[in-house]
Amino acid sequence: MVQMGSPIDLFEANNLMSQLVKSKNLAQAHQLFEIMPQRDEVSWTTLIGGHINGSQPFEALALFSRMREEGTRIDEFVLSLILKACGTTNQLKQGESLHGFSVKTGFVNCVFVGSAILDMYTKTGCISKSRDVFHEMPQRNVVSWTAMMTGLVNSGHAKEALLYFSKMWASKIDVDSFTFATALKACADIDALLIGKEIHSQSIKLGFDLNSFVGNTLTTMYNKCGKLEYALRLFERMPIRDVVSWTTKIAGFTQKGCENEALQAFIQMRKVGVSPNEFTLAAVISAIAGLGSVHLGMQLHAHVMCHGPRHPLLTSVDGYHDVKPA
DNA sequence: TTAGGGTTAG
Repeated sequence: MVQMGSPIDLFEANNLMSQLVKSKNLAQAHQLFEIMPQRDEVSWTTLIGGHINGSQPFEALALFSRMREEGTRIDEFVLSLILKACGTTNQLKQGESLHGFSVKTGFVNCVFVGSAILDMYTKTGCISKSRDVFHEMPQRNVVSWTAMMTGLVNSGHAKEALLYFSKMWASKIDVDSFTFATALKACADIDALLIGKEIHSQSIKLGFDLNSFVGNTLTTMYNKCGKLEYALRLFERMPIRDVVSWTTKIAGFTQKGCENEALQAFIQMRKVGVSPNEFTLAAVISAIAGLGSVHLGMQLHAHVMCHGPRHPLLTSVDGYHDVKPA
């Protein structure tokens, strides 16, 4: 359309850009954005959202300052997105300033913006501010509740998170797989086996136990509560076993001192074609350390050097590249 | 045509 010089309607161009973002064609979406004869807040929001979902929060923040320089209207859509970017990049100052803007403009009362503000505070380590925002929200939904619970769990307040879960349950809010995964992580953190079992049976009733996030957190919970056999049974029944499921199984064995079983699970995982990540390798290295086998350790070391993953945890160790495994 | 929350290691 551009090459042929046909005039592009703003709505059409936004629509096209949205399709490009959805099909992960971020570069083309950006190109289109730059040559659009006119842009509105939807154009900016679409591109900013594409960068955030494509793990480029700093680019999203840069676009947002351009958006402000051009005097484009800031609405609740772009506010939610930028608050999220502030959280993931730990920009508390900008997050606070956007919170102030939301109060002044009244967008703070929008449940999307309110949830995004409380999430921004939990990610920047201000849990008490999250609590304040949560309690001042005129309306809350499953996302607000879950974001609050997640913040509490991640700041070491698992017990309080479970309190919120029971309040949420009592207020008849529709819980979902996100809520269950968070509540189960809270149980795992404080060895709350009985509550965990209760939440497990509720998740079965609602069908969320088949969700891989819930299933993986359930096995972690049983492992941490010392119920390795439950975790193993659950693993067998999982419809999809991803890298997290396998890593949880390997770590479960390692933590119980069953290093050989851990290594067998790792071999099995490789056989069925699941690629390990840095978490898996850390768990396997721990198993090998437990066995005290220099030979196996060197084998794994070589494997990591040849196949990666090239993660800071594995590559930033001093002298790492000087070590020559057999 | 645009927006929010979740899992695994040490």
